[in-house]
Amino acid sequence: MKIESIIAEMTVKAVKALYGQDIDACQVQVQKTKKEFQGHLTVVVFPFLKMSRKGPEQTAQEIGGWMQDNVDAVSSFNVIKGFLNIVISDSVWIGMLEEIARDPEFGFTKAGPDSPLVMIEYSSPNTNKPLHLGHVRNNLLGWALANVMAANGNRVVKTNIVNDRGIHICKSMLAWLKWGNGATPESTGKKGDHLIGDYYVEFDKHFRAEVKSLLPADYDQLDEKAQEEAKAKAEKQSPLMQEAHDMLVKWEAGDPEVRALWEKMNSWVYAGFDETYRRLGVGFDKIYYESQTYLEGKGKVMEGLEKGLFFRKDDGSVWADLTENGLDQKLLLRSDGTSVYMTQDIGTAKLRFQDFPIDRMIYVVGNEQNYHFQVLSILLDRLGFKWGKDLVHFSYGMVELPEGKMKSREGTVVDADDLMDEMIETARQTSAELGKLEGMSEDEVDEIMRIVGMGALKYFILKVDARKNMTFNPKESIDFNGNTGPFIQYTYARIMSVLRKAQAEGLDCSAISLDGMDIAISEKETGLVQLLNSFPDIVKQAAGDYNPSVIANYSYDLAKEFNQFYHDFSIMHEQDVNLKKMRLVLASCVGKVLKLGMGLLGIEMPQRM
RNA sequence: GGUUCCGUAGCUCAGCUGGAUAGAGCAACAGCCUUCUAAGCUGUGGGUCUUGGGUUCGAAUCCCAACGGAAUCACCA
Repeated sequence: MKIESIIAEMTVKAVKALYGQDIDACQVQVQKTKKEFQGHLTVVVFPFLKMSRKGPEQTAQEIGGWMQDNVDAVSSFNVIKGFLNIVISDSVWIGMLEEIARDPEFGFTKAGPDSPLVMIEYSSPNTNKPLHLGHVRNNLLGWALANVMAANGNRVVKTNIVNDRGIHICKSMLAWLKWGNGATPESTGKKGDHLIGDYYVEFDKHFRAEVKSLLPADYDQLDEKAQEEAKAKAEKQSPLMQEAHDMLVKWEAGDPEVRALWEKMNSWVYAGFDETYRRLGVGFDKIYYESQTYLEGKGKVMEGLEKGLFFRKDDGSVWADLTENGLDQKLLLRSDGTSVYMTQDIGTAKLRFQDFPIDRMIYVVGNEQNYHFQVLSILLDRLGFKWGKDLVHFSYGMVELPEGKMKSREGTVVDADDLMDEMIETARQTSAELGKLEGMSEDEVDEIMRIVGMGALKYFILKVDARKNMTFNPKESIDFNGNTGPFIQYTYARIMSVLRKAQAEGLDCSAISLDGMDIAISEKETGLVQLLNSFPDIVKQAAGDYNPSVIANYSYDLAKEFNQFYHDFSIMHEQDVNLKKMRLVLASCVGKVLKLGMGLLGIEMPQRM
């Protein structure tokens, strides 16, 4: 039983014994004692004043006194205003540490065959350009969230819906045909996704020039509204755009030539994406392609139409009326019968439900689509998907530059591959300056730099609350000191170093038992055990709030706390053998929990750095 | 205009299921390596928690309003 619960229940008994009143344990507030006060746990006594009919100070004294006399775990107490600070006895902490040490997956709940099946959709790229920093945030969040759900006893299926068809793909294809001269990833030495991205940019360049040439001569004299109209007209007239549209029509008709080109170019992109995913350390259990799902939604919509859930307008278009939900009407099928974004998501949902008996669906998609998912939830619910109503839109904020949004036209988009290269390179430079690379083989250096560079990047992104927009300044490299991934990795590496030293002395940490050990331990040490002991709650909170950042912040707190301990106390030079053993176990538990926590975030830990 | 989200130190962020004197990191300054890795540790300065009301023993936290910022409200995806 948890120590907080014990104190809460004992408070109930104390109130009963002292004041003859019945209260419930959940009414008792037990919280961690603030740093500046003495004690481990604090009971807030304000709610009991009506029962004691005494002042807060006296009430706290009485409850504290009762506890000290009647509860073994309580060794002493002090009172400040209405706060009863309780000191828990050393033996409780030793016992707790022993328990933590024995559980290799401390804080995690295993999933069984009957556990809820949670599907998480994340990443979901377009196949016309390489991944950028926004995708990086999506991928890291999706991966971390999947780990967190799995650590809380859910069966998890990670999925990706690839947007592999549409006008944007045709633009790249067309530009490649016109100006590519048969370039391939092999002939250019370029990653396939970057190569295709270049032709997308190329299309845009030519297209804009064409539009400019089609604008009326007096364009600059027009007012804003007229300018917009003129521009829209020019864009419509553009032969390039018409060619792209023709290509899309051919694609939908299954034209063999267009399809062959499409498949060839997409395969280049996938090879590039796979490389990026591999370096990011993310993966999927099942990938869906929009080209295979986009027609599925139609059937579902027609089914809904027959059941009277939707309605048809005179022009033949199909709509959902959401006014009773406080929203507008929403288009589901165009008047020409083709599907829209929403229709496709319905189709994808249908396929997924055929493939898996999903209990809960989580979509990791940017907050610009909050409205879309609000509508999707209502529609899926109406269509009879049992998880539709409670679907989770894990809505995350944009990554912005100091000047504002990233814009591909202005070339300010931060490319995922470039960013990873830079991070690893910075890690290498930093390590070289600090003289950390001596005596390591080249392979070892490469591996550690990869772990540290990626750790810095991942932590930088995952430590902030996903809901919030975040700022990334490309001019300042991501830090390696302070509240960072490398700080935590460094703490871990130091712990590993100590454990290696112990091993060399014949002290195997996993073989040490603390049972029945009677030693006095410091506040710093009990504080660490207490912090370790809260890890399971943090893991639960991360899942309950869909918020991986609490894991990051906890890991930082734990590492910081350990570094202070490491600085103030010696482990290997401790003369008292029992104390030395206890500290070794403590260090190894901190290392374990740091590794587990960072592992949830997809951050690896180096044995040395 | 409707809806949703955000506003905490110069900067980047914690804290928000109501509790004690609002915390970290970066940046600045001052210290600590014959002792387990100094990517570390210690200290100094830095705040009308956007503003104004309300709820109560108690509000950065909950409610209302205003101000400021973001997203969205397409027969685009």
